[in-house]
Amino acid sequence: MMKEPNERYRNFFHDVYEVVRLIPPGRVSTYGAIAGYLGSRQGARTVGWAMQAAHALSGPEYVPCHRVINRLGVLTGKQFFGSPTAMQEALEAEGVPIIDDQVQDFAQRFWDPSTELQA
DNA sequence: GGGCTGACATTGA
DNA sequence: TTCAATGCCAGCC
Repeated sequence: MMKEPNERYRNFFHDVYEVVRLIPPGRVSTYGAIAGYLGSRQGARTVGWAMQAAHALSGPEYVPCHRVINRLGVLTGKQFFGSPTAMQEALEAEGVPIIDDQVQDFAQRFWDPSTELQA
């Protein structure tokens, strides 16, 4: 189609980065939470794709994609990091205990933008 | 230009 | 209750 880039779809991708960057250390969020915050509950899949793109970013554009996991608290995207344990160690370094690629006390560590940002 | 895939989630049967 | 199908947006073939 090559239609003119609507602000909407550009905003979605960009907003994902903004929200993920707002995730405080020691906390984790989910694809669905971010997608829902952006207005698309089932758009979680796109959020995961955004993470993949965010993985390539660095410096000021860096996005802590290791803090974004699925709603089950499982590090599904750990394989996309340099090492299969890089994501786990990154979270543990922030004080998030992980056992068997699973975040412990996930409900307690969960960071919901719709709630924390009160938006 | 059109269609398939993908770090998920929700809904329907 | 569990399994299967659908939806989302962007990138790649």
